[in-house]
Amino acid sequence: MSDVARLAGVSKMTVSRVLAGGNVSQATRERVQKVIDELGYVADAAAGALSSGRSDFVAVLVPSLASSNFSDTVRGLSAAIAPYGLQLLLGDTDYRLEQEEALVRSMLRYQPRCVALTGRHHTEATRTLLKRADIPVVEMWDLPSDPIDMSVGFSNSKAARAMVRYLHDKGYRRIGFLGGAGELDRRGLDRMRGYVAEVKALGLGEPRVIRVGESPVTMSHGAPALGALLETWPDTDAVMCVSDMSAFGAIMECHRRGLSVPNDIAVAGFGDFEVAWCSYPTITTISVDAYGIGLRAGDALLAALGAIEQEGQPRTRTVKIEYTVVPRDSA
Amino acid sequence: MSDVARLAGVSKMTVSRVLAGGNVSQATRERVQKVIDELGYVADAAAGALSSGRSDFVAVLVPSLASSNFSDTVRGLSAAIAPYGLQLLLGDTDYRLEQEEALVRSMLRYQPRCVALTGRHHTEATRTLLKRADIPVVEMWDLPSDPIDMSVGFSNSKAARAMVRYLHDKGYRRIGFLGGAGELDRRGLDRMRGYVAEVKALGLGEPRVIRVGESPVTMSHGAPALGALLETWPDTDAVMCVSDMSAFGAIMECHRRGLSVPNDIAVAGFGDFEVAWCSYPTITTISVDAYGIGLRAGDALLAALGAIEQEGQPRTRTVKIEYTVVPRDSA
DNA sequence: TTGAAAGCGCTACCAG
DNA sequence: CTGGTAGCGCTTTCAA
Repeated sequence: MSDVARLAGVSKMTVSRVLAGGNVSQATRERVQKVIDELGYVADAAAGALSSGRSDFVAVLVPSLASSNFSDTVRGLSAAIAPYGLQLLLGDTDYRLEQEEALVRSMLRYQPRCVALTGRHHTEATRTLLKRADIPVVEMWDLPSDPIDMSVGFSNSKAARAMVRYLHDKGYRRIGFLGGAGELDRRGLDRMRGYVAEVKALGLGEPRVIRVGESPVTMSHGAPALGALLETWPDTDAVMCVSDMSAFGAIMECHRRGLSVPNDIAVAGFGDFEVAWCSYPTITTISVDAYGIGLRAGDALLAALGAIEQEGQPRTRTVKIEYTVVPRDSA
Repeated sequence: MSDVARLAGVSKMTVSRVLAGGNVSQATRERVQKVIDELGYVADAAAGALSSGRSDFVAVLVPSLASSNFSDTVRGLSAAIAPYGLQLLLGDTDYRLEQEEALVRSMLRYQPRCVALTGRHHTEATRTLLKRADIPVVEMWDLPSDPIDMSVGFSNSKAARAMVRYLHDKGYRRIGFLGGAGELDRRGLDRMRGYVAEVKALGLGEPRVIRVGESPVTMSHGAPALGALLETWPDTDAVMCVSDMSAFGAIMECHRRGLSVPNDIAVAGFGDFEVAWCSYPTITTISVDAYGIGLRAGDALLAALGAIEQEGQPRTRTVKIEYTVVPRDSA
């Protein structure tokens, strides 16, 4: 920056102002910009952050980048913050809370302006770290009863119950559930609990739960899970799956077995992924606006940052995201 | 850090050494660590980077985070660098070179230690910026004839030719290609060119190319593309698709039309995504080790960083990644 | 093994 | 509208 200042015949401060878009006369601005371009000068963001006391980072933690769900949420978040010149600091927790804690710890070293993380379950240390950081925090994809700060999401358990009711309304009475075996996918567990609760509430007999494969469950788990379900409860007339991925795997297994969907057995998914409307038959599912969750989370964070600057503004604490049962051909 | 030093009765330097794992007596180390834990002190990485002159960042640019291809590559890269305490600075270019340029510009402000980006096509400004930054750079998923620095990938065009030969060997003679309409997915275009070249080389008549949907092509484009293909060339006996996603969409459309795959028409994909072995029928495809590309790219970057430290080491410039035709049921 | 001083490259603040 | 000064929180370097 000294070099630029010297060559342009101005002070470092003026160069800094040109870069930040401050009050500089048109003539000076052009002269400085010309030197910057010629030199290919790139300002050091670390020095800027240190000096100004605030970084451009927004820390974002998702369980997996591979899931279209979460990558859509990241895109939404990114779209919300991009106009403000903020940088995403993205971390993939691989569905593990200890990994989340490690990432939070490491990201906090960069003094992010705010943090977005997924779910309502975190280690105690994570909560402490975030509260002590004293920056806006938003939990996504869930509605925590005891939020760290803000939250943008929905009740996965209630959404699953809505699907059971839908199947019940369609006349199905022997409804099974396919989910993952592990404890990692908390939202998947919530969906399973919702299924169990609603099956009991409707008096549909003992819950028929099959848990195959380490969470999160993917396409490949759908086939063996369906097999296990039909072996244990051969008279099952409908099956809801923890996600569209496993629903798809189950449907392909039905093709293989010559079972007609939904005539021989109905199949429902969760998430409204692309596969749900591209597969044959199209998959009945719960639609959740993953991109919208990211967008709203970004808005909440930006509002909180703005509110902090203007002191004592009222802050949105919770944004409920709508979900809907999308009837298609599979159930 | 001053607070920690004062409370522990040592100098700031000693605290810094404890954090960095330097030479500190066991007793002192424990005392300092205790104060750090009590205070919940988190060192400022920006200040550290400024002072030491080097950051912990590895800048990574992919066309899309939603594609399992690229998220696997990111996971591989992440796995390679994690043991060295480096931080991923991740950017999604949305397949647009101008977006890539903007992200490179913005990430370079954080003085990353090295950069990984996707493909061999970049704006001139991107190339200049990266060369001027004078840090290790690796281009992934392609084999540039004029690399910026290093590269880890394969020839998408040759891979596509291999698939045409496979279909030819299986006896198919009227082979079509389904790809995207735009110019954005450069690797998709390379595959299409490879298809055209091999069809001509084998004397299979005029290429049968259908381009539907803005690139990158997804599941939903497969169905209309197959429709267009059969309308234009009704006697087509095999179709290869730019990716497994569109192959899947095409196969589902075959189900809808009552066409048997591969008896009425064979379908091949590209990428060996999960859907390729979970769908019915399973999809013949080209398998590429996406995770391995990330891993090898990370290794190359680390080696380059090491080589820089030890001066004049020979550096790996190009890593060729293997691909194989995986015969399954669809072709 | 520990400490003191200098300074990384930038921006806040105040003067002009 | 522009410039000078101070200092952000750490690490490097050298000395003890």
